[in-house]
Amino acid sequence: MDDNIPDQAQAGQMPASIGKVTLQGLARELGLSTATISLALRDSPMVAEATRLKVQEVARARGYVANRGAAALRTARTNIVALGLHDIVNPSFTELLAAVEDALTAAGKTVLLGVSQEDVARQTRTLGTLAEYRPDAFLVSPAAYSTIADLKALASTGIAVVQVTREIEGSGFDFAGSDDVTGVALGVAHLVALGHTRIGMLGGFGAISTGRKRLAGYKAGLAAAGLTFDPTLVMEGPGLREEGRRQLARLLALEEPPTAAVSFNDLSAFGALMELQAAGLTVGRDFSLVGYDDIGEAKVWHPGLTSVHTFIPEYGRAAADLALKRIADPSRPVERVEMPPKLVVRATTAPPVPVKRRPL
Amino acid sequence: MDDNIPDQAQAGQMPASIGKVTLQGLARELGLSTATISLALRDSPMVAEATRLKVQEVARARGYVANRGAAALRTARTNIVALGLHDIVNPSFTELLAAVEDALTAAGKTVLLGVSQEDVARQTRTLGTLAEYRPDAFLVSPAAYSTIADLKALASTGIAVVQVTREIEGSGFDFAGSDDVTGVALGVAHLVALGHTRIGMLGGFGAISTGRKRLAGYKAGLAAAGLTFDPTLVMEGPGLREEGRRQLARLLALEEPPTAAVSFNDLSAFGALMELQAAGLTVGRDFSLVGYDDIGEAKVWHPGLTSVHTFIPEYGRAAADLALKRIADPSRPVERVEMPPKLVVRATTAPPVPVKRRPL
DNA sequence: TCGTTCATGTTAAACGATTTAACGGCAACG
DNA sequence: CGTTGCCGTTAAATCGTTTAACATGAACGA
Repeated sequence: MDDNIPDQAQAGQMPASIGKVTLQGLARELGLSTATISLALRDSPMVAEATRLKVQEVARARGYVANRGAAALRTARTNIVALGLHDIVNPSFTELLAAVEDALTAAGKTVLLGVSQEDVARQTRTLGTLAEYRPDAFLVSPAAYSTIADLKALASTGIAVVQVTREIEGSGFDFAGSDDVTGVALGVAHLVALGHTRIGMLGGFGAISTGRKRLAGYKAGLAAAGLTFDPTLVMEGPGLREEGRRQLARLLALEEPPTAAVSFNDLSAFGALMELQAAGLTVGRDFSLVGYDDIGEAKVWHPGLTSVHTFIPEYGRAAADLALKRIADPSRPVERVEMPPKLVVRATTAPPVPVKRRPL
Repeated sequence: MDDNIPDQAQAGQMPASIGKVTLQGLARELGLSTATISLALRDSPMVAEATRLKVQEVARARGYVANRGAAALRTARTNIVALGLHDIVNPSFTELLAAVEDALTAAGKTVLLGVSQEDVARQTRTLGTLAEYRPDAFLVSPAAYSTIADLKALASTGIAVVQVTREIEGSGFDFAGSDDVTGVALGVAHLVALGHTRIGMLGGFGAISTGRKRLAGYKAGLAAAGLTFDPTLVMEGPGLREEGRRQLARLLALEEPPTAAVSFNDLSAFGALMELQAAGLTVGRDFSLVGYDDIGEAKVWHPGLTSVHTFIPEYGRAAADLALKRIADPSRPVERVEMPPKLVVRATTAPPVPVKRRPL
């Protein structure tokens, strides 16, 4: 075997032609046309077995690396999927990103990443730049306050658009996410079944679809149990640890604090757990808490967090599938995938303590 | 203003030419050559002010979106930076990814993402695919067991290669990360100063550079304090919450358990905190624990985790810078950026309890 | 023997941008 | 009035690949 892995130092002194192996180069060397080389490398039946093997062997030996940009120019297919996420540090989105990346690469697509950081202006810039690479599809979790027009602007270039996790209602694009209304209602029902009647919510934002749906789920859960909705028990803010901690502190400071709470996501719940501990309360006894999403971290906690499992990797894969299907057939009917969530009971929920916790 | 945001339903019935605005189209419409359009759009001084404005206006009106693939073919510069990470769910890598993405997009680059999932074979496939898009640079955190040859294979195509967080010693590529030997030693020194003499390590793996360096830092810290190294106090495994929890359980089960421990990363430490709590021990009193990296989550914990801050976003930006600099000048001398870490003392460390915790 | 078919290859034209030498027009200059 | 110089613009080549249309023989059936 010859050593075709040049050292960086060596590379500096080498003659000239490194990394410049093209179809034309191979064609010249083999005395064939570029067409034949191209077909041979892609295992076309139009080229004879012997030639194909020869071509592939020489290509490997010369270290040929196809130039997909050039190919894309000709075929109008890049095999790139642009991922526009509003955030990637939040673990639920990290899990989503991982699942989507996995599903897409398995299907031969490559991921071009853009992060909006929950800022519509930045999102516009970022998605615009991504569009210049002509991805076959956009997979988007829109930033808060995004409008239908923001997504339409993408689609106007003829690129497939799929929404994941979050959606812009009425935008008419494919969507994959969890059925949040049902999901949060599930958490409320669990608390109600344990005997809680005063249940708070560590909430998200009304500016994003998940915030609205999860709040709706909270209300639906209360209504189903015949409990009245008390707006003072609902906190609003970003679904972060710090915020969850603050929100729980505020709930506890109420004149008539709740005995339990559901939350917008697990991160809020983790923060709340910290606050409970800091306040000297024991979760699963003095206070009950239900998380949302059931990310990997939830079951590692002590005590284990009762949470609503939303199958993030599953709907991430579903979103990838939707994108692939729309690339294959741009005129297919719009499809929505809403995964039904499942309550996972662990140790942060228990019947309310009847007496002492009530100031009044 | 005219409404150039076509509805998806509308798009179906529209004549024909949507999203197909090219330089040539604009040229025809304006009665100019493509050369002029190209120059005008890039604000070249060679084109008259009036023409430039006219061109830019029409381009905007027609919704022109440049095709970077085509441009790249001509200029041999894609403005893509390929990011090859071994993992993206671990929050420390998430923080890194976020910082790198931010720095690169600020510099006009776009991120093409590949994840190896700590699997060399998958890494080879993934990086190979990324290479087909001809990124201007590769930013890589190599999977465990990667060899120099794995990176050299990339560089042989003439693409800049920069290592981040992890490195392959002797590979001769740029690197940005933290000075882990100093870092962990800092943690050990802190515990020693508090009076601990029996200090364990919740460890990583020897198959990755950070695992080796952090272990070396542990040993260096002990040596500096005149303490002897006891291999039974060192645990090995992936730096995950579950694993940290298991490792701490094993440490506690020793005949002569340590009174404190440093860890490979914060995740291990968080897991260990869970285990301590589950074991009925109070961290910061019965046991002292020092994390590593000081990710955002560390300060939200209750009690706050004492940890060694490694400036992940900073060295992420440094890595991005190294890539940009090497793109600009491929023959510049190899550069290594090793950020000095800083100990952040919070509430998980305290002097050892002198008596009862010793079985013997 | 003479079309036909078949198996393999080749030619040449895209794809959409960038780049550079050359060009036409015009004002100024001698 | 011819020449020079400048300015704005253009023609044409180029990047690396794919693909429709065409060429070349050999084999085959009649």
